Parts: sequence; C-alpha cells; structure tokens
Amino acid sequence: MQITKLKTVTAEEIVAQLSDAVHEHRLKPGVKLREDEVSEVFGVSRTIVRQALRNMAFGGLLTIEKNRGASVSKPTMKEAHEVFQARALLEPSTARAAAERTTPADIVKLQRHIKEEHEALDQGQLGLALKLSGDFHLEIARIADQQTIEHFLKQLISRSSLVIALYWKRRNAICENNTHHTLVEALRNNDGSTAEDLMTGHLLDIYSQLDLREHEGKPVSLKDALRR
Amino acid sequence: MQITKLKTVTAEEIVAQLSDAVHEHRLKPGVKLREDEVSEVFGVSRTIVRQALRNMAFGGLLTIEKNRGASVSKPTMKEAHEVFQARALLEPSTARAAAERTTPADIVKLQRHIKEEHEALDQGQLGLALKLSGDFHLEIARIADQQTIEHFLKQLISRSSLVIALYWKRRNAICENNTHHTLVEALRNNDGSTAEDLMTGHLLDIYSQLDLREHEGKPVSLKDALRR
DNA sequence: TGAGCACGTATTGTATACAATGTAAAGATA
DNA sequence: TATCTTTACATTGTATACAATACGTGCTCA
Repeated sequence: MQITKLKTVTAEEIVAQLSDAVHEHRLKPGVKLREDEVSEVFGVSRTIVRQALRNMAFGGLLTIEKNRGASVSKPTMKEAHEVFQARALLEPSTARAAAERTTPADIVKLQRHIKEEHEALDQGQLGLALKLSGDFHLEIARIADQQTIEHFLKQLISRSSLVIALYWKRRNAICENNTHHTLVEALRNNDGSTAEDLMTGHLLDIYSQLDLREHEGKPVSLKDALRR
Repeated sequence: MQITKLKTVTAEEIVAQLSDAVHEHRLKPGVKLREDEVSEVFGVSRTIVRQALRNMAFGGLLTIEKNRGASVSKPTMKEAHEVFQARALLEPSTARAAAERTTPADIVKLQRHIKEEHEALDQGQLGLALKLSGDFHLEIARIADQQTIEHFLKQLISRSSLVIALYWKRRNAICENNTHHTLVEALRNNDGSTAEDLMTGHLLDIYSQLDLREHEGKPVSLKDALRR
C-alpha cells in the first residue's frame, strides 16, 4: 500500500506559482486575491497564504491595503519610469561584469533560454515569452555573481511585467528583435563594453515601446464626466 | 476618568524599533531574536511579531532559518562587497538627480541632519551617528524623488550598517570628514556633476575603511585545529 | 426617486491552541 | 571515558476560533 505523501504546500511555492501567473499576465494588475480563495486553491490555511501574499507585496508584485486585502499592483506612470531608471543604473554594469565571467556552460543555458522564448512566441504564448525574457535578464545577474543586485533585479523585472501589462503600446504586435541573441554573443566573447552598451540600448528599446505620456488631462469630476 | 488608549503596537512599529536598534549597533550581528521574547517586550501576540521579523528578513536585516528562528544577519565579505558595489551604482546618479531638484527647504533639513550627526559624535554616541549618517543618504534619494531607488537604498544602508559592525577597521577612531557638508553645498548650488563625483568618492572612502581581506587562510578541519 | 442609514454578510486582523521540530541534559552501553 | 540514546523541554510552524472592519442590500424618509 502506497502512502500518499500528502505534501503540504509551502508559502514559497504559492509565491512562485502566483508570481509566475502575474509574470505571464494570467493575473492582471488590479485583480483581487482573497485569502480563503487562495487558501482553498492550494489546500492550506490562511496563515500560509497570508505569509505568501505579504512576501509578494514586499517585492512590489501585490499591494495590500489594510482591511481590504491583496491585489495585483497597478504601478503608476511615475513608478514605471522609476523602474526603468533603476534598471538602467543596474543592468548595464551587471552585463559588463557578467561578460568577464561567462563560461561555455552559461552560454548553453542562455541559448536554451532564447530558444524557449522563441518557441513561446511562435505558439502565441505572449505571457510565457515575457516571463522567459525576464528570466534571461536575471540569468545575466546570476552569471555576474551579484546576488544582491540579482535580488533587486528580480523585483524590478516583476514590476516591469506589470508596467508592460498596463502601458505596452501595441498589444498584438510584439516586435521580436534579436538583442538577446546579440548580447549572448558579446558574453561569449567576454566583451564587457559591448555587453554593457547592448544592455543600455535594449532597456531603452523596451522603455520606448511603453506609452507613458500623461494622457486624458486632469481627472475629470464625476459630474463633468456624465454631463453632455 | 481618563481612558488609556491601550494602543496596540503594530508590526511596523516593531520593525522600526528593532531596525533602529540594529542600525545603532545596540543589536549586533548574530544576536538571536526569540519570538515570545519580542512579543513580551512589545505586548503583542507572536502573530504580529512574526510579521515584523519576516518583513525585516526580507530587507536583509534579519536572517530566518526554518525551525531555528530569527537573528541579526551576519553578512559575509562577499555580501559586503556586493552591497557597496550596488550602492556605487545607485547613489552617485541619485545624488546628481537630487542636485537638480534640491530646494532651500531640503537644504535646511539636510543641515539639521548633519548637525545632529555631529552632536551624536561629540557625545560619543557612535551608533546613533551611524544611523543618522544612513538617514542622510536616504534623504538624498528622497530629494531625487526616486521612491524605487530609495526603497532599495534603505535595504543597502541597513546592510551597510551590519557590514560596518563586522568589518570596520578602527573601532575607536571614527575619522569624521566633512564630505556630507561638501555634498550639501553641491546640492545647494544645484551642481549635479559635483554631487555625483562627491558621492562616488564618499562611498569609496567608506569602502576603503573596511577590512575586507580574506584573513585566517583556509577553514582548517576540526581535527587539524585540535592537533598539536 | 434618490440620498442616507441600519443591518447582515463577507473578508481581513489577531490571539491562541496545538503540532512539529530542534536542543540540551541525563542515562546507557561499550 | 567516550559515544550513542533517550527523554524532557524550549522554540518555531500551522490551523483555527474569534474580533474588527469593510461592503452590499434593503429600508426609511424627505
């Protein structure tokens, strides 16, 4: 007779699954996450769920309002700017550092990443492609052997995913460029300067594809909005 | 008859008080924080304490080991390097941005900061001076109006405090320089370039006063250590 | 009809009881 | 004596009960 392990789900696993869902845009900004709903899905008590939700909130993925619960964050345009400004400070230097330490094994890993990314795109799995793209950036921080920066980057990339969900200009036409591929080439050649420059350009690229203009003037009052 | 409010302490207040204690080196790296000890001190249930401890752990101030509880983090030398590398990436640019937005009111605030810092030093309150010094750096991020970076910086400065507690070269003789004062002057003149350069130098200064050489060779095996 | 209020329900916040785990001290065995 | 168990205790982990708060619905009253 086989004893079913009845493995209890940990808070970390819940964080991982929910984070993936957000990264892949299956959970969109603003969606509410009720505690007992989540606890029912994962088969654990609210205690664990609350741990998980709070952890995610600390990373910026969720927003918790006192007595009102957790929901997927909706970064403002200001936050969106800040996220990419912070990435612009951290990632190019990190790419340079990574280039100086990249091993053949790393290259293999990165190329597998890119391959999966393309496959996801081909199959129209936009969300998955986006998540993999984020992982690619994280992988570079890992190669640079900078855990602290990697930790911050993880948060920034999470938030980038939310920003893209909210402010991406053209929903349908993801313009697939091969910057990631070029970057891998620079890393393979241990060419730090090129890697740094490519990363700078890459981030500007993404940034420029966001619609971060202040639209719809002032916040019209309800009355004004209904009058005609 | 006066109703005493019997205000229940929140997790955030516990975080604040414990964080201050760590920043001021009243709680030193390695010190264990038992849950019911803390809960007794603050007069709340362990539920709240656990929230507080977990939040602090996320910021790197505490380390939580499963089933073994929370203790003040003891950053390794590698982490120490990483912390200052990350600060070197974030803070100079932030100082530049701050310089371009500094108002007279900000200058007043910064100078009050410096004054308090000197007073603390004069009274031999080294820990307090250190905490105030950290706040000074945070204040610059606030002036730059970069909440995201400020959030990261808060963590980095926390960890810097731990690093200093562990690796500061000369415990007794804090060499007080007036870099902070010079920085304020640059901010007052809205001189971004100078502010950026000063910040870079300032960070290098602190960094160079740490003893981050790999001492005490390889980790000798227990047997070898006991043989003679 | 519409604004405001009262009440019942849904949801989150907190404390506590119990379970699981780790730790240290005493005892057993060679 | 040294090592290995055993056992009791200290501490953290998890579930649950209850309290506090927010939310929606129906009612009242103008």
